[in-house]
Order: sequence, then C-alpha cells, then structure tokens
Amino acid sequence: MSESAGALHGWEVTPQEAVVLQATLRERLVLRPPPHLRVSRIAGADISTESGNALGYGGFVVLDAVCLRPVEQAGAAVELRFPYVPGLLSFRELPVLLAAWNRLVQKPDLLIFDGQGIAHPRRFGLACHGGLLLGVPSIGCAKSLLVGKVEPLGEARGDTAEIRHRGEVVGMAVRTRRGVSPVYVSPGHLMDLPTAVEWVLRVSPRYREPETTRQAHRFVNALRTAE
DNA sequence: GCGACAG
DNA sequence: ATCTTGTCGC
Repeated sequence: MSESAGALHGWEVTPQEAVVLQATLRERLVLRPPPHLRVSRIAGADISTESGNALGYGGFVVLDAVCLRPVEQAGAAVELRFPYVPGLLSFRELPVLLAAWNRLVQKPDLLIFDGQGIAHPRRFGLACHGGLLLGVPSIGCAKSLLVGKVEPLGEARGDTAEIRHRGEVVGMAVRTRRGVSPVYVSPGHLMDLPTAVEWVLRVSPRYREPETTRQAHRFVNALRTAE
C-alpha cells in the first residue's frame, strides 16, 4: 500500500518540534530526479494571507509543460495556525496547500514552490517538505536568500552563480531576465541542481519569476479578494 | 552578545 | 506575506 499524500506527520506542532521533525524528514529526501523523468504537467503553489493573519488562501495552478497554458487550478482556505518563522515556512504554508492539493484532479509531474529547497539552514526548505509530502519531484525558486552567499553573476538571461553555505553548494542564483535581480533555485525532492535550474529557465521565458509562480500568485490572490 | 532572517 | 502613493520606464 502506498502512503497517501500528507500523512507524514501532524501539523499541531511547536516551532521547537518542527525543527526536530525537519532533521528527521530530511533523511528521506532524494536529491536526484527519477531515471526517466517525463514532465507533461508542471504546477506552481502559493498562498495569500489577510493582513491580520487568520485565514490563508492556498492553491495550485497546473500548466501544460510545453505551452505553459493552465490546464487546472485548485484552491482552499484554511486557518493559519503556525507563525511565520524563518526556516519553518513549510509548517505555515503546507496545511493549506495540502487541502488545495486534495481538490486537484490532474496532478502535476513537477512542482515549483515559492521558497527554498535545500538552500536552507537544515537543508529542508518548503520545496523539500512539499515534494516529500506530496510524493512529487519539486524545485524551490525563491526571490531572496535565506542562507548562503553568492558571487556576482553575469547580466545575461541564463547566467548563474553558486549559492554556497557552510562549504556546500546548496543552490544557484539564476538570471531569468536581463536587467533584473536573479531568483534563487535549489532542489526540493526527487531533484538535482542542474535539472532544477534547467526547468526554472524553461518556465521563465519572459518574466523574472516562473510562469507557475506568477499564475499561482494571481490565482490565490484572486481567491482571497473574492471572499 | 550581535546581526540575519524564504513568505 | 500584506499595508500603501507616487514614480520611472517601455
């Protein structure tokens, strides 16, 4: 019997317990893609919150991996019970994303999260946790760094520079568009760095951020505004 | 002890 | 992330 998505652990945890969980869960990460990864559908995930907190609106937008056109979207609204703590973002966002995931019919072959993968203090960022939880290859693509240092990178689209942290290469700064600041890419689950960079560039043909992230952001923001 | 700190 | 006004550039 295969484990159903979301059955890794409960969400009623304290920040201290979350840190312990991360150390345990990271041992189950697979940092290489499946032998013959075929991606026909790729999805972005994001959440949108109210100013005071309370409800979080989360969702996925699934795109055709070739034309980048949306094929399905699913969302959910759940009370956010875990605070925003740098390094523990997944414990805040994944409960609502899991609810949205369960409403999704056409599951994607690859997921891109708005946050870090292994470029994380304990090598277990949002994309790692999300990919492991859902059992899908995943990539972290963040707008800013959580940990690590990067040397200046070239100005051309496609230029990269390693993200180094404690002597390890944990990700890559990637210029997806000339004249704008780079995005920070790192593997989540069932993924490696070269493949992650390749996909981020492929789904970011025009704007700084991947089309998956842009569409997911628009979708969940519309969800919140409509309520 | 002092900064840094995904979204 | 969200709250907010104007401003710069294609």
